[in-house]
Amino acid sequence: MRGRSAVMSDRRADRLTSLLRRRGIVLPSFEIYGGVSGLVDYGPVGARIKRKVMDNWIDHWTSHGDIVEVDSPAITPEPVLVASGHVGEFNDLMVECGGCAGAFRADHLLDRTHESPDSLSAEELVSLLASGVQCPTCKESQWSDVMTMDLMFSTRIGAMTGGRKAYMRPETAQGMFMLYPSLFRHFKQRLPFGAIQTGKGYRNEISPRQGMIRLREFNMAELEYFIDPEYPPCPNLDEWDYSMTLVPDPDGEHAGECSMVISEALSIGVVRHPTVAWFLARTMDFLIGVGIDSSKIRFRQHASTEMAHYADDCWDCELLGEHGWVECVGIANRTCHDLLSHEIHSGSKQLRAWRQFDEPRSETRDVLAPDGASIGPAFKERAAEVVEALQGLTELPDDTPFDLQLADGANVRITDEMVTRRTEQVTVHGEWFTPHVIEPAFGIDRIIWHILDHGYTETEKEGEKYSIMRLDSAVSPFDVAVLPLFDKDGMGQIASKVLAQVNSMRGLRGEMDSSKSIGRRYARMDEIGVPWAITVDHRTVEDGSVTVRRRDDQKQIRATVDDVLSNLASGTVESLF
RNA sequence: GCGGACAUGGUCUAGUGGUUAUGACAGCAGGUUCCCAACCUGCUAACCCGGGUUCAACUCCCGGUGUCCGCACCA
Repeated sequence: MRGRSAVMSDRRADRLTSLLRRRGIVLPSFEIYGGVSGLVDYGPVGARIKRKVMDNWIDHWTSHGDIVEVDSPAITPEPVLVASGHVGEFNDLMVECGGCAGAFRADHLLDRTHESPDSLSAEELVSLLASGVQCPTCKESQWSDVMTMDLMFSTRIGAMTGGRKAYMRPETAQGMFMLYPSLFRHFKQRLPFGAIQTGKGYRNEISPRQGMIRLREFNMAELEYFIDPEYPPCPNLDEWDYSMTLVPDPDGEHAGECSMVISEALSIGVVRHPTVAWFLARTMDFLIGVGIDSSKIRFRQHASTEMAHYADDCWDCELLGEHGWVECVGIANRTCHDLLSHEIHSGSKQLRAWRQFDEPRSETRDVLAPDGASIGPAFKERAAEVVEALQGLTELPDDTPFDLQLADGANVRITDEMVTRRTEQVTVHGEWFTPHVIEPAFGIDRIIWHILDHGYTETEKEGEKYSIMRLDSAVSPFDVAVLPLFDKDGMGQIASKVLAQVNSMRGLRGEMDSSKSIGRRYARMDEIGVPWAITVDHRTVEDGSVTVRRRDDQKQIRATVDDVLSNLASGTVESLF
């Protein structure tokens, strides 16, 4: 009978995409102006799902106790992204082939002929290419000049000419590094601690494809966990007793997919870092909690060759869906790279942590104690700089006189009467160091796609195609549908009252539908993933009982409104069946 | 970014140099039914954008945008 035409497409991905549009879950943006590739809208239903995924994510991490949420701007001044390595990193040098007009990354073309082509300058690339490198497509060898492909959206801060160059952030992480000093104070100057941030990130992709998988503006959720590398925190991993699918470094000794509990993976060295191991497990928890099919989750360790510029050990969490295995979470040990780089570029001394020694250490060291009476008159206004340079010497010269280099590079001559050589006894209670950071970075849009993909179920009902979105109640757009069997005999009014009760309960949202036949309304709710439907019928008018329908098997039970509501509030509706 | 294909209501689609532009599903109103997309009647609703050719363009041509496929790219 009803040939639902979206269902007639021979590709499941197309039918799913159709449903997402039709039901206001995810749609192309700016469509009445022709649309923009790589930008999507979450519609009235999708925005609810996204909100719940985000809330789940925030709860998941902040419940831990030493992780707090922060929020920083998307507009980021250029120097921040120079320090982080993004300016340049996201400016890949491209060349075009004069034969076939194909575009290529210049360094990739030289992979075979040069050991580290990504370190070459533009000029070097051009001359090496000109020495006879062939186009992989057409075998010609007529290369254009190299040009940069700017993968960040650039802007300026300030409306008038001038102003500071800035970019839309390609990740939220840098905002958290900027807040490190504040976090350090908040946590009473004691590691470990972490900060999370959710928000938009921006990358001007060359050619976004695959719908929600590669977006130009995307929702990220990132965690920066700051640790003392000498005392990496590691909660008891025995708590996680389920196996995880791991794909270790293909160049390492554990190459090849395997499945094991996380504590074993750490003890045999598949996972190298205890804190990273813990994050792998916690990431798994989160994904399962929002309804990702655990058999479609795997963790893939980056080969040393594909490791990002900052990473020491890096795992991708990949999810299996209509687009194959897709990287949805990256868990990287970024070591001290970011904080150290910001310290160097900004000159800030606030990006460190204090490591108290268990026992104070007594150290003896030779110093050249400056004699102010000689240095002052000799160097006048520069005397202070000279004293500082003397105190900063790590290796003392054997003899006087000697040349001393000041901070600005100037040299001064230090003579015997200016300094006294002596041995000092000092007690050291601890030391400053740059914390390491472990970063789990979640691509929320990709995760939502997989939640929808894994939940989308095509079944048959009385010989007809029937689709159900089996969303976990943690992420369903509405917690319950309230349906008057008929909008008469007071059923409509009772339903409105029940809905108001639902909506007045913290964290719960219901949706009422009184349009068309009851079966059709159940079908609509099934398609957007509402797990429960309360139906107000004739008996409700008499005794206040309602029926509760379970989405996943269409089973129904009867209970009092109060029972249903209290079970909804406590997430125990299942117990009624 | 390159090459190819495609672009018609919310969704899936038929079709034409001059049409009142198909049909299905969804949606709305009424009737009917009285717990799973039922049925009946009626209704709403579309030719991606910009140029060109032509008396006349949704239709042909060019450009753009978007989608899909292949190549490249994917920090």
